[in-house]
Amino acid sequence: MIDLRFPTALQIVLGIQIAEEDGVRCTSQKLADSLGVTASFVRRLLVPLTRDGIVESSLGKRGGVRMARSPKNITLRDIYCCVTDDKRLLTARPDIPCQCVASANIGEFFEGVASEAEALVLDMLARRTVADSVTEIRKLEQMRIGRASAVN
Amino acid sequence: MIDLRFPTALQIVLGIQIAEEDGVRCTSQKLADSLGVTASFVRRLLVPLTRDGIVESSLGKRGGVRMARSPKNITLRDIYCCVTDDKRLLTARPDIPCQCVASANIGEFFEGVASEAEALVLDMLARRTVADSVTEIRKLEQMRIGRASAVN
DNA sequence: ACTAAATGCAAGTATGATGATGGCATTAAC
DNA sequence: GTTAATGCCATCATCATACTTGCATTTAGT
Repeated sequence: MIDLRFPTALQIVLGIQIAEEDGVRCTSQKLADSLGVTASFVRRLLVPLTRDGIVESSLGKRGGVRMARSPKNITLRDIYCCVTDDKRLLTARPDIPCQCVASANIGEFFEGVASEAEALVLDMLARRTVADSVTEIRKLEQMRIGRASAVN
Repeated sequence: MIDLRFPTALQIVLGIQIAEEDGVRCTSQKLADSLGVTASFVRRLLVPLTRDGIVESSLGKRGGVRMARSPKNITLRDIYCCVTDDKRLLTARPDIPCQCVASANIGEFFEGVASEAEALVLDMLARRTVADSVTEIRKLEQMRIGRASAVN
């Protein structure tokens, strides 16, 4: 099964930030609707995001979810690492019997390759902030509106 | 569940190349032993590798598996793409209801991020050939032997 | 011919992380 | 007190991956 935690968390954070900019109160129910899932599911992903100081929430009526710090200071790497725990992008086979030159050293070799791959992706994600991402989303929205009105 | 096809196929190919260099006949059973699985499982991964002209095999007694072309002309990217089909490294959520600015454009936005990540990893894998990898494995083997004898 | 040793392949089982829901106690505004 | 929100736990669902069993086929050697 493919891991959807990162894209889901990303949409949640971007949704919160956009709501904030638009002066709209954001709840887990609204986020859930925009994802097509239940509010409970959203709250589950909100747990690590809150723990890492990315978002924060208030209880009770008129409660909801807000950004916990500036979107300029949150990168996609922060979000990725926050919700995927220690899951590696590439994983070596566990429990390889050390019987030959290949099997005895493949683990160490593969670890090097996997680390390099992961570092490349994480660095790329670290170069994109939530603020940048929202800007890009809004740009895409403008183009979408442009395309839609061109049809008429 | 984590995808082990790439590390498994990698060990298979490196094992075949090492056997070839050492002048030893290689069979799916030997590869299976070095992986701790059945020969049938190895053969299953051999199917795409054969299809892509990376390895080739001969039937019957004294049959076995060989490299189909020079290890200098096979990159880790070739192996990765061969065995992982069209699986993406990062995947967007499917079926997002387009209800707001975020949900309507997140798909396109995420696709850009995912493509960039995948391109980075594939380019890195393309820079490593099977020949290079075997050299590195043998270097690790020397270090391993060095460490082992230093203990005595 | 016969046997041994190999591949090719189809069918099926297992598993476990991920995906997702429901329910309920708690909190806070009005 | 009612309403509307979060926090969190227990649970179910599913599905891609992991792997085995089993057997037909092919080929080499005697």
